[in-house]
Amino acid sequence: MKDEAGLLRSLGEPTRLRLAALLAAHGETCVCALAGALGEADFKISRHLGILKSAGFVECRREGTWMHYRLVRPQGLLVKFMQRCLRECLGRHPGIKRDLKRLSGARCPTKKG
Amino acid sequence: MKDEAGLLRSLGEPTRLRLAALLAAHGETCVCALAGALGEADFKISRHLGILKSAGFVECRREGTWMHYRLVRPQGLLVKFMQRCLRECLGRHPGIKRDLKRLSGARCPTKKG
DNA sequence: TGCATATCTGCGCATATATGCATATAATAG
DNA sequence: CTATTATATGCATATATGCGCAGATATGCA
Repeated sequence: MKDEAGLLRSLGEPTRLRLAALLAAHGETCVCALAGALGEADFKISRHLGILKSAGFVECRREGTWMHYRLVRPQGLLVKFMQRCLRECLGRHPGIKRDLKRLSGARCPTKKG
Repeated sequence: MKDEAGLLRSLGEPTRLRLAALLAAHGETCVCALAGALGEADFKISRHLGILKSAGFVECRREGTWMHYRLVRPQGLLVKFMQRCLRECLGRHPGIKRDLKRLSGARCPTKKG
């Protein structure tokens, strides 16, 4: 019960919910792109991603200097459910759509490709 | 975004998650029965139900001295989704099943019928 | 009116959480 | 090695949250 509540609590904060929804819609993304899309400081985004990671909702992969975050491959029913929720409920949200638009427009300053 | 996060945050606490899951599985229930099922003080249950109500997730109806709480008829996509989540993900949870068992065994002390 | 039951709320306290800043770590390029 | 970029973390502070207790409110009944 505590784990389940902890998972929901981790999503129960606007910045983290936006982040999770972006990852659900856009797939693996690096911190600086997420920070650009949300218009928030890098260290703030990094903190919140860390919290989502501790909750077991996202995982990360290093590629050079960049850290790429993505939703975990769901092992439990609740995680799977909430990932679907992000796509089906939050994907249409105006705020999320705006974030997504800024995300696709943004490029990591020094990244190649 | 703030409303959505607030809804998830309201469910992101063990006692409230248990309460919501009980209401999802058992339907309308009065405070004292819920308090009995969870083995917690009445005032604590009342507080948490109030928080779920402020979040727009439950509503209540007075019947004499008793206050009956139930899940709202979902108007938004997220609320509907989370109600389904309670039934499909939490309904099988051992802790919730235990609460449910105690709920069906409990009777409000002075209630008729 | 007076009392009992059910529920709610104000208060104080302890803990948790979010934030901004500065700084630390990690990786890469030169 | 040094500098630069990307990301993470320690710290201080402000705010929020959960808890227990006492007391308030609401309803019903004699």
